[in-house]
Amino acid sequence: MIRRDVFQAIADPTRRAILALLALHAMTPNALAEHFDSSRQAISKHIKILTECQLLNQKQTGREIHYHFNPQKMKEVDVWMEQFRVLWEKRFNKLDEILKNQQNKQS
Amino acid sequence: MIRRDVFQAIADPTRRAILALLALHAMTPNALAEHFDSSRQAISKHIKILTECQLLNQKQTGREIHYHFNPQKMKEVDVWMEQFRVLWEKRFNKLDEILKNQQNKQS
DNA sequence: AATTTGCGCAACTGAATAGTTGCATATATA
DNA sequence: TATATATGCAACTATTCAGTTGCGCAAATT
Repeated sequence: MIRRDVFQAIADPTRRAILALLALHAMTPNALAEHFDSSRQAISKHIKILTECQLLNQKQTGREIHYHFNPQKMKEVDVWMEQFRVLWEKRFNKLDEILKNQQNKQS
Repeated sequence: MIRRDVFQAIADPTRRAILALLALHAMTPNALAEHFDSSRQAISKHIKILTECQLLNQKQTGREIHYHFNPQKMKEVDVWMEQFRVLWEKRFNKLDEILKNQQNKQS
């Protein structure tokens, strides 16, 4: 439990599923666990990891804790992706050109 | 060595650095290893993982193997992020509205 | 007041991971 | 042909990770 960054957090498929659920609306650990086969404690561990890297915020009401998704933190991944986005856009344009040239040949 | 998906691949900081370098131009394992403190074999292991999940393609010329970055595979991460993008855009718009309202009050 | 419910923490286990070292193979170079 | 270079593969190690089980505590319910 030393590495604690967003990329490490979203590497696990269960955690990605948790994030997708919480992006729709905040939930308690128990409510979340009902969506999965693993135990409540396993889900709670994932929640802990997601909270420690600030992908989740908690809001306590009584004995229930509602976990909220924090979009700003997820944006860090998006920012990192920026350097690659230009590449697949470039490739798409290249494909686009090829298709246009083929159309020109046919017509 | 069972899990082999893009999210798992980009979880490691060294592999992210490798991807960033190869996005600029293709390189051989030796050339890549010169950019890092770890051994050539360690880098080769990362390359293997990245290749197995198709983030890299290899092109052999003689005894050298040049590894190329595959943007299309990285796009999978971008597609997954799409479901969250709307959330931070929404938050930004909300902030935008607040700022506009404050301006209206001042004028 | 006694019990149930929601939750986190600690200890443990088996599997996966990143790294090292040593070795084998094929291509260049002397 | 002998040597140097580029690379991948296998074995081993220490660390990390996901999951389980058991426990304790505080808030709700009876």
